[in-house]
Amino acid sequence: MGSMKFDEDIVLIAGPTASGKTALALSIAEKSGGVILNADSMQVYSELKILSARPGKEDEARCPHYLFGHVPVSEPYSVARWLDDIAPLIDRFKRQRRQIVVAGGTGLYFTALLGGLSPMPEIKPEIRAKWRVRAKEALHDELTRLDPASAKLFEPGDTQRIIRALEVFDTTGVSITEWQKHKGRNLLCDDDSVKKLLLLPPRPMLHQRIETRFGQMVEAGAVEEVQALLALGLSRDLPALKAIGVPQLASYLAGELTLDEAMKRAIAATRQYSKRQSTWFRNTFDADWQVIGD
RNA sequence: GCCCAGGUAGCUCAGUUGGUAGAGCAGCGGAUUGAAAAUCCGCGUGUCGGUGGUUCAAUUCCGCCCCUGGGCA
Repeated sequence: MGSMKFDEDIVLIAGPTASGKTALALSIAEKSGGVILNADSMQVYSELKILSARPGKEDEARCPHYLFGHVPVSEPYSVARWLDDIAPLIDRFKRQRRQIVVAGGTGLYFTALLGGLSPMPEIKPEIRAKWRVRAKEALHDELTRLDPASAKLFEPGDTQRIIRALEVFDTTGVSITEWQKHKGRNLLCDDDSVKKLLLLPPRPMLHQRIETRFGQMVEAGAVEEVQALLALGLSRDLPALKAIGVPQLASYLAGELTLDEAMKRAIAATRQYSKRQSTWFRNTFDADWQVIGD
């Protein structure tokens, strides 16, 4: 797998964490003189280098990388912003006839790339804040009152989706379910040649790699990375502060856990994450994706 | 060698006044439309350490044995 060559204009590489996407992307892009575009929601954050397993300097020297570490952790990033960021890049490199390799573990980003994200108006910060302040238990009832159609789709405990539905209805007066009926634009055109690769190594192998890798992250300075992150004094609700490893190592730094226990928990959280990723890929990706089992 | 406390799910433990047992964590399955490494939903059979006895019935009571801590020698 270390030396694969693909002639397609665009190669998509998806897979759970620690499945070998970075190495594969590098080998493909390097051979063709192409570029790598990041499709990972945490590798976009500049201060999250070790814990997000971002490609290093040596990797970046081998071929151009985009959308890595280009966002400060103080900003809440999102799929929509990622789409806005990647669209012009895809445009540009298509025109330059360079091979584009999109690699990452965020299933939703690939779904969005392929047209799965319905366009919706932006929500004003005041309205976002307004619903986030409310008592969580009351939100589902409130949504049932305002927008019963969408309320039926969400579990009462799923406050994140309920808040999103509330803000959309609040700013547009239209149910989010209506907005979702209009599909987004697929950034890959019919005349592009596209290769879709899905890396799915056996679970035990993945678990082994996850454990080993987290140990390496700590050796490489993950604790210091979290320390620096915390020193910024940002809200723990920001997406970057919720990256796997951050809360656990923060507990260690706060003296609430031993380093060993913190590492165990971070490793378990990574395993759980990789399972969620696999579930997404298995059940929402279509047959165009070529599965590589390792 | 003697005394005490334990041995129950992968782990930590609860419990059964005798009617074959349940929590947390882990694990597994699923959902997923601007926080997605997020958020949420579902799934609990395991020689109750072994063996003999009492009993209609033992994981529970009794005997012996094994193992793990701690104490005394």
